[in-house]
Amino acid sequence: MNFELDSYDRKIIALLQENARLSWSEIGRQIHLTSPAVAERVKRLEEAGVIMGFTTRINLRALGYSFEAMIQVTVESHDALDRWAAAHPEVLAVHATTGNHCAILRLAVSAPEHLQSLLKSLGDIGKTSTSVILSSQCEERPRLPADQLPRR
Amino acid sequence: MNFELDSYDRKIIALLQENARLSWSEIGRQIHLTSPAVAERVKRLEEAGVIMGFTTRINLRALGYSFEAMIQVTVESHDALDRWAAAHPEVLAVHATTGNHCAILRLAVSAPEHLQSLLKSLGDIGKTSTSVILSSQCEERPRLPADQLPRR
DNA sequence: TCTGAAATATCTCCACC
DNA sequence: GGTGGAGATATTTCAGA
Repeated sequence: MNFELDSYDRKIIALLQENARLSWSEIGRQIHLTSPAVAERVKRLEEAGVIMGFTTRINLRALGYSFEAMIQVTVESHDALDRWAAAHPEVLAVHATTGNHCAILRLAVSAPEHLQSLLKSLGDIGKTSTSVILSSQCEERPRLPADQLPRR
Repeated sequence: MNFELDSYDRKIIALLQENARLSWSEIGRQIHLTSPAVAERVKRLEEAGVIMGFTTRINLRALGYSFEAMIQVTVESHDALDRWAAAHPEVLAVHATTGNHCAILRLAVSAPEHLQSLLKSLGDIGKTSTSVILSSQCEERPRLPADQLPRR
């Protein structure tokens, strides 16, 4: 990633992380640029792969899920795990990792029985170790550039 | 969460998850509603807490981070952990969980030395067990309503 | 790369159903 | 809850610097 972000880019990114639906002209007003300038910068950031997309955060409970779980998995075949994950929309993320296990899955379930049936089917692929998520924080926090981290 | 989503709501949510910047009129064209109708539904979904916000997915590498790690933490004081997380923008998420550990942290680091210094400071609060994330999948996948999951 | 201006599209009310 | 229309905003495009 050899794309140098200037301070305008960083401000645009910060604003768009907070609200992806801000108009270019509103952003321009806040950072003192005209809307065509903002639009072109955003387009460049998208083309450079810095901005990967604009999404909507949805309340999983509103979709009928009641809680989330983290599952550490040890598998023989990563392909089998990938296929399992692709086939299950409950899977929110699959992280291949170093460590005793092979991967960490985060998934959303509608009920304990739902989790049980997922674990049963996942058990055919590998060994699992499950933690229920009680609460989550920081997920909505804007991502700072690494060179802008506060001094400690 | 006692909010019944009808099929229009679900289509709007699906479209907005893919691209949060679609215009109301473009959404209306695709689902056969007028733009004021779409705008009012989105407003209701936001007020009901179904739509929690519109965000931008940013490439962490473009911000100067080179990899992510998952850290299982066992702490005496959850408050101390929360303060630590709040003070460190590298923390992408804190999940309080059931299990042998107390919480699982996901964080972004710029270099191995960066991870090392974070672990050192986190070590003052509790015990840690760290896995480096090699690759991640499914994070960009749209969230389906639980009652719409494919039959298996 | 930005600005300014013109053409096009969208949003926001609001009356009505 | 929806539509359709009117006025205000926003986006897009492009010439010029």
